[in-house]
Amino acid sequence: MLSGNAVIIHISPIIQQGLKNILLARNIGISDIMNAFPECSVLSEWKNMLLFVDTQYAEEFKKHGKIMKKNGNTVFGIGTTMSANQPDLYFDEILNIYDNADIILQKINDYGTGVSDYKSNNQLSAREIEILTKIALGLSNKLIADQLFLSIHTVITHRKNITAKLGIKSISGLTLYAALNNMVDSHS
Amino acid sequence: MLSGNAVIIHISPIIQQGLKNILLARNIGISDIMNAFPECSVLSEWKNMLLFVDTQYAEEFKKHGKIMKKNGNTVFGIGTTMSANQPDLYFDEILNIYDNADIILQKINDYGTGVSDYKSNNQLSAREIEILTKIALGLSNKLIADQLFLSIHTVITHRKNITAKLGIKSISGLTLYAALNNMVDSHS
DNA sequence: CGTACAATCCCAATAAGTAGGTATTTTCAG
DNA sequence: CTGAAAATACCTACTTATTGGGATTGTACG
Repeated sequence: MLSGNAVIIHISPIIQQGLKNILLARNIGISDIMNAFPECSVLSEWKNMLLFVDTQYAEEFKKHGKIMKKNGNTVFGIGTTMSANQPDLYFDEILNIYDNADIILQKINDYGTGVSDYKSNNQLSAREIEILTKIALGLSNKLIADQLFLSIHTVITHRKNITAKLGIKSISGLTLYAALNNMVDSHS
Repeated sequence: MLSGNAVIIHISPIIQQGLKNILLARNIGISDIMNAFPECSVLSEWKNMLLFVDTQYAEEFKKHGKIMKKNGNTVFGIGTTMSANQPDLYFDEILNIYDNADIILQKINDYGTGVSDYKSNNQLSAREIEILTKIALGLSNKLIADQLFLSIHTVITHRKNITAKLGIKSISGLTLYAALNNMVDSHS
């Protein structure tokens, strides 16, 4: 299930796509990806959205900041330097492209209260990771139980705990999460 | 392991994923994504590969550059500043993250003469691909039907055809297929 | 010693997907 | 124009997943 709406405003196609992948891995839906600021009429329509904006757009942002922060929107700046950028008047939080995925998602979670209940994957136990990899490989609960010599109930319980910890409900979301976190070898 | 002939060596997960998406869209397979330089023994095994390396790794690169350029490999530096980085002793070409996708792919094409399409041409229809992307996003048949103004039966029928054509039964398998073929896209 | 948590097991109800079909309309290349 | 493929819609029976409760061990930590 998609559990949120995000807009990416960044001129770099690499960062657009990279952020897209990371957000999609968490099943955070992306409403739009744009290279520059849209018209105010568009801005004012966003409600309860996650906005990801290049920190270098600070000047443009001054003109639109108030509108963007209206209606429950959360604005994340995307920094491209190693230097520690701090949240400021314009941005609720700064995402640095050198942050690892866990940190990025944690920052999003801190502000995206309506988005999901994210917890970093280091809170997954070894057994849960083991289960998750098998889910991502398309095995049914029954097969996982057989392979690990567990009852199917145990597998289901692990699964419930995994979805609770990650905030990812769908099989495809878990699969993407596992793939993007190198938990599963993918062969095309 | 992803199959293909490109390797991404970059600490930023956003850039890793973003470049991955752009390369996959170009049918360039990705063999590996890593955060730091591997052992020389690994480096020396690469042949006719496209290597994408953070320009900030220049120091490490000095030690490994010769090996990396051996065996027909092409080395692209990934720059993160607006300043115009030029190809140099270490890098055959500099990709700037602010380059648009066309320029990035043109630069790659100029050097990636040995690149071959790794992706099998899928025999899926446009509609089936549309359905598949939504499956990979974790949408239920019901939601897919609603979004595309179809009945749930039609979605199920498409789904059956997709699984028949690809020989992939599980949701996670379809998700990985969609991800590896760059079909996973933001919902609009 | 008590708390937290991982790992294990169980049940029942509901939701969702799969596996067999059949069948009409639309689109498009020959 | 015609046939093939695609897209659409429907059905039943069946399997699997999800949800929301329980519960019991064992172990690590202060």
